[in-house]
Amino acid sequence: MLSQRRESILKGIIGEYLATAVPVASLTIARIGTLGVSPATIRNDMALLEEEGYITHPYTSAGRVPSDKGYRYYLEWLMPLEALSLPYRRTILHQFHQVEGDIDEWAHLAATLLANTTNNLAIVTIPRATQPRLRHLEVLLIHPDRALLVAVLGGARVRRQVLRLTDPVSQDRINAVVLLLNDELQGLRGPQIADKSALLPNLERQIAEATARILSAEESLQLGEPIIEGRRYLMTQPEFYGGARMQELIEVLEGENPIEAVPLNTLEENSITVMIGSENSITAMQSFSVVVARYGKRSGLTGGVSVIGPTRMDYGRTIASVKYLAGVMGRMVENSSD
Amino acid sequence: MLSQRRESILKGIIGEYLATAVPVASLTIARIGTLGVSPATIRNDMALLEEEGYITHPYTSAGRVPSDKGYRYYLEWLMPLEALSLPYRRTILHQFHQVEGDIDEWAHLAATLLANTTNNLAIVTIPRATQPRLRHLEVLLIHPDRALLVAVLGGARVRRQVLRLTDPVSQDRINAVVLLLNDELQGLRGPQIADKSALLPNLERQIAEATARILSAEESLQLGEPIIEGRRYLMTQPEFYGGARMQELIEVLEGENPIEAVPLNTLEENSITVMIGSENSITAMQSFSVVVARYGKRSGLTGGVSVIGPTRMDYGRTIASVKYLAGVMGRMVENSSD
DNA sequence: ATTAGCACTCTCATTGTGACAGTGCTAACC
DNA sequence: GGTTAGCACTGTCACAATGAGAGTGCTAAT
Repeated sequence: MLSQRRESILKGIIGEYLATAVPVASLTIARIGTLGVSPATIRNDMALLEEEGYITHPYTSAGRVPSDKGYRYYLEWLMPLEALSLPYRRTILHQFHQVEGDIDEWAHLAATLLANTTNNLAIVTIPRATQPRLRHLEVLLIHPDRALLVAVLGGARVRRQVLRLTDPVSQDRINAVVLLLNDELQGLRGPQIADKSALLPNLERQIAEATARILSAEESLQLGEPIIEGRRYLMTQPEFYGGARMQELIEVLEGENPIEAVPLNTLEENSITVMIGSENSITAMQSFSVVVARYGKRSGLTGGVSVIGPTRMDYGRTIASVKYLAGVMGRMVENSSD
Repeated sequence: MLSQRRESILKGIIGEYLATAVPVASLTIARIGTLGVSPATIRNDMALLEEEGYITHPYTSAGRVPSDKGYRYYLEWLMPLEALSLPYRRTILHQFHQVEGDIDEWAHLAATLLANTTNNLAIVTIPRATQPRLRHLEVLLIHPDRALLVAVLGGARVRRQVLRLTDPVSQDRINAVVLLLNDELQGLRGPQIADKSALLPNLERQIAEATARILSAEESLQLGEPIIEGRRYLMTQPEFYGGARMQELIEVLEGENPIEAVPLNTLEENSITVMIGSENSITAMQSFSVVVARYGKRSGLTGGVSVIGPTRMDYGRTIASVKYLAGVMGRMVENSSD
């Protein structure tokens, strides 16, 4: 627990540093005027704050810079709660209702809005049911031995796949088979479909097996393909500008599983989590902070909304934005789920 | 037309510069040994090449660097034709056949492969029929007044949209309506469906109108959402590493219409085009080169395969890769089109 | 036309310098 | 005891000077 004045000093340092990105001097804090003490006194307190790890200075005679621990303290105790302005929330909602699309498009919109309001990189993942069920099956012949299989799953998700048939068939035959299969398989999950398919005749089996594969693939993904927006903001951050830390992060974001940059799995739904710098578990993220929220019901459809930026980010605004957009996404999903 | 020797010198400079990224000196060229003349002679020729604009040097006493014009000459006259090795082509084909997916997945695969073999950024666009037709329509009720509309278009494309109905209906009623609509609308294009819809009763009209909108939206997009892979390679290029040129490009690639970085519209199908540095029309690309090919038939499904890198790129390998993958994509599309 | 020779030019890394910013400490003060 | 003025101290930063090195451009000889 810090004394009243030291808290003010820490708050001042962080406020100033967020605004200017320049180490802040004791004189600067004194000039803010709310403390009524001299720079020397502030220096004494700064020395103490530094001893306890809330701030550092890059070299002997530079101003002070908040440490990860300092940001954490600020977040926990000092930061004023912030909310997006009503008109701005209205604009956002309006845009969501404009888009007559599906979950994918909403997620794109959310990511874009988030990136632009926070001036940082935003990642939104599309919700997936942990146990997707088949809602409807459709098969269209492309060539005599090649068919397009369209599977509609719970939660307005549509998956398609080109299927190679061992023997040529007609569309009529397909239609008959699919009609039956729909009766048989509707509402089932991947493994159940796989079980049933073993007993079916050749053509039916091929279709059912492919369907089962689609469902299993869906299930094995805990989270959908993440949508990343606002890479440019990350690149223009003066403190990274082409540095090695950024390279590392880009590599993760471009890699197999970009979402691992964000600790989504550990989250409760409807709560918001902030990881500051070294608090992040993966090394590529140690110089960045992430603000993340999970939306949707854990049992059903669940996805994540997150922002990645430098530790020197406007946490208030970012948290407000992430929270709000996670809420919006949650409601959108709720309304369209089955 | 350059003399034999000057061509050799230009070729030597480019070869050396591609390999090392360092301005190349007359001595270096002499040491290659194929010319049998002294560095002084080479210097004379270099002065001439420079006068004609094929090379420059950054300052008085640095080696020579190829100019855009120099690269162009190299490309046109000097570059040995290259093809991907047979085993490598086999690996690629194998991977395509492994992916039992649809066009989107092939495009992703193509972009990833291209980025990784050329060590540069790759953009692949998904083919779109300029005049898409409706193949099949499916409507599933989510809520009593909200339905998921799934439209299957020509070329294995599936589009979906959540549709708000003015009045609640049952799935049975929907099924009956959709059965009829499928008969009515199959094989038609957007405007034709729009025409028909005007005459239909309420529920039918809503569905048909939404379908027409989907088709029109599809048509208005000349090219699909581009798939971009390998951003990291661009960032690690030593000559740009956080520079302003790169920023500009990233901004274009992140913007509304990233594909405008690539001059796709002007291309013939099955031809390959290279734009070197200043030959590019948009300013953000002036320091980069792009190699691009169009695949598919212009009348039907058409998309693009392209690579963006520094002007100092391995044109031989890049062209070979782009050409090959455009060919593969073309065949994949052909096989799955209707 | 080619070449050896050499002066010349420009870069780059290193060092030095002074201005400057801001601290840390000490001693005085309330 | 907490606060403050004063001042030495420490580090950065921008700039200039220096010398080594690389490679050219020119000239005169072959």
